[in-house]
Amino acid sequence: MALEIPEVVINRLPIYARALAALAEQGETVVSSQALGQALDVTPAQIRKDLSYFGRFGKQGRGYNVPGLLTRLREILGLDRQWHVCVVGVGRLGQAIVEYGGFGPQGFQIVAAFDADPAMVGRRVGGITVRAATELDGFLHNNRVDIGVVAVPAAVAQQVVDQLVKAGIRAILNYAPMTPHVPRDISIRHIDPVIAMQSMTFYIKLAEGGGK
Amino acid sequence: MALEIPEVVINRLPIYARALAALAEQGETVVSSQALGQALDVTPAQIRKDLSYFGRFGKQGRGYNVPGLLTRLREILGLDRQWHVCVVGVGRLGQAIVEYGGFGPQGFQIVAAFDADPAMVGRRVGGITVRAATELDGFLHNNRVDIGVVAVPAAVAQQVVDQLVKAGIRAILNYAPMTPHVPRDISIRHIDPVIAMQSMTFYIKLAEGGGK
DNA sequence: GCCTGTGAAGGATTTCACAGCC
DNA sequence: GGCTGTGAAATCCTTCACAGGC
Repeated sequence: MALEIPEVVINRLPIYARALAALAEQGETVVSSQALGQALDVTPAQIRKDLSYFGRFGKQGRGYNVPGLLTRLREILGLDRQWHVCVVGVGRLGQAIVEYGGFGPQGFQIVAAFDADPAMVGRRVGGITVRAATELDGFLHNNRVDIGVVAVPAAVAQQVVDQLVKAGIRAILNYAPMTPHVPRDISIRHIDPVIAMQSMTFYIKLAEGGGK
Repeated sequence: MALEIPEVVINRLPIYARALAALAEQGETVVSSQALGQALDVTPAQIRKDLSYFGRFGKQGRGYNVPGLLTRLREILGLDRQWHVCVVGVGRLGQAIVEYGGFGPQGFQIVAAFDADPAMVGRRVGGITVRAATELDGFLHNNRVDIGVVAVPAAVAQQVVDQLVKAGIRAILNYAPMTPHVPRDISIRHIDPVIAMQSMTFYIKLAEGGGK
């Protein structure tokens, strides 16, 4: 039943949840699909349709109860629990990820970090001790880890992904500049600022006058 | 004419270009839509259709010339030139961005960085000197800057975006955890690992057995 | 009067399937 | 035989528009 919800819809829910959290912080108790849509540059109909996949959360004539809808969205997305994350690759990028303070408050706890470089192993980064890449399999089998963050060079990203998948990880956040293969039942998202910029340049060019 | 090309298509071109660059590096001179699709988990038909918006680059019976198609894609996307980027916000995240070595080799040159914190101003980060946020307008008017990278707290991201847009920036890479408003003729892409994780948790939950 | 929830319509994107060429 | 380029079909997603409830 929940299986036929379009992935685009799921991808928008965290955005809605974030906006609702901001409204809740400002003390707003009620919001219409119109108002929420205005804040997010999304049509009100889209918000209503998206939410309708999960139930009837609004009140005609009034709109949605802000804390109520926020709670429901967090339940739907599973944001009401703690998730265990491991980071593979503790180079410059991996270090920045481990030290970034934005995951913990959102329920994503970094429980381990791995690196193949012996010089990194044993160092403490952002409060955790870097483990050897060889310990990855063992760790994953002995500890619950929900999401693997891949921050290794492109050349070894596929083998790291394979290792994570084989160990039973169901979700991967990929920072490596390549597109790894994953089985269809594994979620993967890509964080790639260069790729993002490379599509914007097309439009800058276009605006500059189509040609050169 | 180029105006009706779907944005989804444009967003895929950098992925194709990256895969072609990898093939070229391995010395491959020819690739079929089938082989490229296999490497990228994309259907061959989609690749052919996407490319057909821009011309006829392949040869029946053989496929596409790897360096030739790569060159054409780079031209189409504007990756054959240098782009000037400025970074606003040089906190932890902004520093990591400025120090990240992955932009330069792809033609994205970071030409300036700004921060509102007087303690940051004047420091050198990744080879450039941090400027005061108050200098942003002046700098943008006296120098060509193509892309603005926003790495400030959510609370001030909208005003930074407004400032960039008013100064004539046409493309924004947003790292702030909120959705800023931009006029329709401005490109914006969001880099948000938390949001990415928050949609994957839905599917992890689902796989664990729907309920919980 | 205002706003939700939702079938139905419309639009966009993907996939099919095949003619044409190497 | 293999593969592209592409209309047509199929699918997916968004928007419309309105009945129904507050």
